[in-house]
Amino acid sequence: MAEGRRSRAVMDLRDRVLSGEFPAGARLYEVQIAETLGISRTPVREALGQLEREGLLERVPSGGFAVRTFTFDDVADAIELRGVLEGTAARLAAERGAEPARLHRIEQVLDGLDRATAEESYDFGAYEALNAEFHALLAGLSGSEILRVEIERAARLPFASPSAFLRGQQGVPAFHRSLIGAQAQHRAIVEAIDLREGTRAEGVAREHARLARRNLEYVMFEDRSLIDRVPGLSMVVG
Amino acid sequence: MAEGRRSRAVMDLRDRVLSGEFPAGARLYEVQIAETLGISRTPVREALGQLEREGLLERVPSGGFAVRTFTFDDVADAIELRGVLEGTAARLAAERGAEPARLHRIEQVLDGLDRATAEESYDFGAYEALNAEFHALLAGLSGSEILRVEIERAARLPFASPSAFLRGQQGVPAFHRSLIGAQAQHRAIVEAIDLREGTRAEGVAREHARLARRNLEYVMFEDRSLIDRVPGLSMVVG
DNA sequence: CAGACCATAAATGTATACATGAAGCTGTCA
DNA sequence: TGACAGCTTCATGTATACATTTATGGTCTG
Repeated sequence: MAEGRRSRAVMDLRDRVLSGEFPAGARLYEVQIAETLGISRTPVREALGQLEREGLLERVPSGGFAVRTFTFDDVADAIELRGVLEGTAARLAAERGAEPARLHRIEQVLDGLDRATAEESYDFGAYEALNAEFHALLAGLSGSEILRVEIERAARLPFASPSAFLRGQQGVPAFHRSLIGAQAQHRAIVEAIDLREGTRAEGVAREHARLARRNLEYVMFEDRSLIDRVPGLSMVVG
Repeated sequence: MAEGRRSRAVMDLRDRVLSGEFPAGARLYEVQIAETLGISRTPVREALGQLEREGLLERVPSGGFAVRTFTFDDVADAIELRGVLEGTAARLAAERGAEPARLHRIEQVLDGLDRATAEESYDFGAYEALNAEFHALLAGLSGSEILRVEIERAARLPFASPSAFLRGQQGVPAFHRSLIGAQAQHRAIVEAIDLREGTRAEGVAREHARLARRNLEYVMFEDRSLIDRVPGLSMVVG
């Protein structure tokens, strides 16, 4: 039994909250959850605290936990925040210099992304995985563990993560074209870091996050049927 | 019945960790703490989890919690991070426009800071309180709750907070002069926001945080006797 | 009929008992 | 003497029992 009941409760509850099984603002009852999972209240309580830390739940003043609710503006700000943090990672990597090994790895990922987006061999699944890896590598490129963890934190709000809207947009016509643009930004960020152009790296990384905001607007205002495909958007009211 | 045993345990443990009573890296034993506080392990456990969220403790892989350790670079990066976030708050306030009531309040605080730093009526205690209020107001000036909370989080690492090094430097000769410079930056930030000069506001706010970095360097490398006066510096190794 | 108060039920907060697993020690054997 | 096995100890993980608080619903009163 590798992981303990606590971790399993965390994973289970996280999935259920993100899937929308618990509506936004709904209170979570320890006893009910404990019975469902067949464990005692103690690890459930710990799991609820963990999910609060992740930003998915909030403490109710009178006691207990409830599913957190977000407005459209909250989501937009969370995306902006990620852009600012990734921009800082890019700038610091440029200013301080990134380790060659790390730069080499992220350039390999760039090549992989090129192949995944090429017309003749378009592979959405590969793109999704490589995109996540690119952003993870970028977060650590400056060597600052403090910053890396903070970016990870900011991207843990599911709708703020770099991969949040990929799945939702998979079928949209203009989507493949937007991937080409995104990939151009990826390359520009790494090139700027390589050339020690900190301001450029920061600016492009910020702008890159704006793609997510545009996708958010599309999903929320143009084609709401896609909402269910973006994890965590069930927590957005309005 | 004020706050429940959990909150009291949090406050007590936070103080003791920051005071250096538990050395960096030291493990915290639930039973021992519970006995000291005269409560059971359950609220102690919750308190430890809370302090992990605040970044003061970390989970030990084999189980339990230990006092987190930071390097000098970690502290410098945490300060840089706060500067980036406060810079973003200033920029967004400028770009989006700040509520007049909020702007008015922060300008009143600016006037108070002027009085507190004036030669004839220098009042360190007042400066400390007003400085904290200035930074709290700045964090909320853009109206983004997401950002405000994130700044609060970043400033919860005690050595990264805007007031961290004030007390430590209280007796240093050049200190009063540096306060004058800091106050000039405060005014420049608010002026830039008022004039909707987002880039300027962001830049000055970032530079403002660099004062903390300079103070950190002074305390760590010039006069280490001051270390004990800055809360949380006991967690820094080296 | 509105409002306040009490009773009751249910959920969380806290304490304690039990289970599990990790770390250290001791004794023995190579 | 060194190393390893097994045991012992102790700390945490988990379960359960108890206490306290909160929400609710119904009734009584003005």
